[in-house]
Amino acid sequence: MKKKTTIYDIAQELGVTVSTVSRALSGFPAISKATRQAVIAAAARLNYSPNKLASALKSGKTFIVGVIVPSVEAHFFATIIHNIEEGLKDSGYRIILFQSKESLANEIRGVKTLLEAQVDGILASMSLETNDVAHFQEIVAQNKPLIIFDRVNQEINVPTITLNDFRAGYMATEHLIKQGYRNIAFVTTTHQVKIFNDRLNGYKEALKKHNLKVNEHHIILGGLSINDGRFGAGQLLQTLPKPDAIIAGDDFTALGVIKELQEAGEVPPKIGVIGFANETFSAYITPSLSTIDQHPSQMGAACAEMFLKMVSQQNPYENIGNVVIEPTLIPRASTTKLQESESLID
Amino acid sequence: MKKKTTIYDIAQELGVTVSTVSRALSGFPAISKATRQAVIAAAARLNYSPNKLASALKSGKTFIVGVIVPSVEAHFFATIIHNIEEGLKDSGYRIILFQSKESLANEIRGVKTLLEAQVDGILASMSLETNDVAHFQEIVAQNKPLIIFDRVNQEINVPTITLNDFRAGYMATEHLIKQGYRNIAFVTTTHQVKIFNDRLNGYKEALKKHNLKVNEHHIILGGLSINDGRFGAGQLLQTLPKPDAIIAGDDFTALGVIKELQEAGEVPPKIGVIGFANETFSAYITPSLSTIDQHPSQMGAACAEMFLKMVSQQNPYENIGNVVIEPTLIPRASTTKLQESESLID
DNA sequence: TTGAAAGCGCTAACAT
DNA sequence: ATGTTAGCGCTTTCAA
Repeated sequence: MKKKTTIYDIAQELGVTVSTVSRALSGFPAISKATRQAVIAAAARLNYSPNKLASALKSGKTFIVGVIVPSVEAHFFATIIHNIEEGLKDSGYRIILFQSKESLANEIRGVKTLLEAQVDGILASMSLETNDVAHFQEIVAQNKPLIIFDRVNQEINVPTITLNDFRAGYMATEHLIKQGYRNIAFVTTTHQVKIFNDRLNGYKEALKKHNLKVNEHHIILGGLSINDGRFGAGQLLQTLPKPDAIIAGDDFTALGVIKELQEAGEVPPKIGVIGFANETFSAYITPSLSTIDQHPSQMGAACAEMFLKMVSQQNPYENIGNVVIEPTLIPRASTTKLQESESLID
Repeated sequence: MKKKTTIYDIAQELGVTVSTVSRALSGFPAISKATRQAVIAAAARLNYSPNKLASALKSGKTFIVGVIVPSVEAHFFATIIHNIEEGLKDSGYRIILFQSKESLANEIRGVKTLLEAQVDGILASMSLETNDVAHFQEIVAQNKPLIIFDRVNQEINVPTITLNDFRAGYMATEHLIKQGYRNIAFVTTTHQVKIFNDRLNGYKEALKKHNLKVNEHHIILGGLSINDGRFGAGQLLQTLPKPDAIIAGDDFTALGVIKELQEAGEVPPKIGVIGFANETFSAYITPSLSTIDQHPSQMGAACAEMFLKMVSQQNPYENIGNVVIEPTLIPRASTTKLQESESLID
């Protein structure tokens, strides 16, 4: 029970050599049917389990791909991960997950650990702290596929899969304007990750397009969390002119915003609130939360597909473009002001 | 750039042998300070990154532990995982995550994959489908540490870390009774995992203790999800006598219950609702959700500690007991009926 | 303190 | 269709 069965044990059992066993087990064609079956039977009998480490050491392929995300807890990332797994499993690839917890140091440690584990490639979404990409360049230097999704950075020249975040910001803002809101604030994050800037730019553009002024006091730059939402909303309630709608950087932040507004007696949709990411709970809270769907399942599937394309080429980075996914608006009760606004206009 | 640096390259560079390099790098004591520093400098210069695969193949230790959970998305499991990571990282262990997605087939595949990857041990929480534990026995047969946490099964004889789920069920029920609720229903899952039975037994025991009858029609056995909650609450609203409080198997299910009640005009705490697990959103929905805290951080820390104890022994299963963690009640608005109930009594 | 050498379990030329 | 053999990169005895 202590010693594990190896292909040597099977070979000995059957009076053949290890190469025969290896071939039989790996589906090599030029093997007699009888031998193959005997090997498979013996393997089962001896309770053989292959040592992928040895196989990987020899072949140089582990069939493991590393995935680095800020946190697995967000529905958005959980869905992406699930779809990456689905997209890769038929090709025999497995995933090993690493959470950066929004810390650059963790992210660096993650890349190092994954490379030492000899993964065949890495799919990553950056932490909010990431302002330097040297650790990612190491993956490229080893000529292994690296794909950055969602949270990308302009400085790194690898294939990316992103949402059209400018459009997402524009869409959220325009939706609020169409609902009759005029003083629209934005609670988002200060960090350097491109997507947050893009959304902010989309927001500004939509305001301009509709002849509304951008008020810098209505842009709160902090973190993204329930507490950051509470804090941001608290600040905005003291700002003049008081906003009549708030865009939150994600649904968790939006949840905090709503809570703060409720405690202040400004229950949405009196002040409109919209988030990003369509978390599991968003449809079920009260009021139900309007949000921008970022289509994480599409994003995960695109990651898997691109990875498979890259490993199939001898130069992974040849002829690989970027993928941009279009966001969708999900309007719900937290921004449904139309009736009221119309009656006001009457 | 194509070929990776190995300890052979470093050895050649310095005119020493690979054994010296290996010793210098691994902190072997009997090495001259000068040699060690030269090796470390050369390693840095040549951009050396160790191949853990080779090291693991030789030493038989990968320093990777496999963690199998139903889903990473629940705050409960995410917190456990985080605390396992924290508890193990100083000892050099890394985690590889596997999600069963509540499917037995996935769980079996997970164990197989992890064992083939030669993990040093496995920490697992069972899927709702798991009614057979043969796949777990294989880990024990290899004399590798296996720890089952939270979702355990009576048939398997390995160390466990669990919540006192009987107490949790009892506590939730007694809280509702004390708030003045008398017809308390339970929306939970039909599956064979022990903890759900324990909670149900705690519920029944609390009812008996307070001279309330157990009404089998008030026990809805389905799945655990927002939709299962909606469905369960819908059924209960048509049951006579109509329940005045509902215990939900987890906070997601409770969210569905609340939504259904709201649409039926029975907004909690008019009908009281309590969940399990204290999800991130639970404090922030309206009404805020009463719940049972299962102390996942304690549970994760206990997992890590137990694993380290097991690997430190030549027989991992010697002198290892079980850990039981006590739940805590978190009362919130969804069950705060006291004032109303008192005024009724007046 | 350092070197020489065997081998972890498997794969893949190269033979036959 | 099967056998022989040389490693993959590292650790670790044994020897010096």
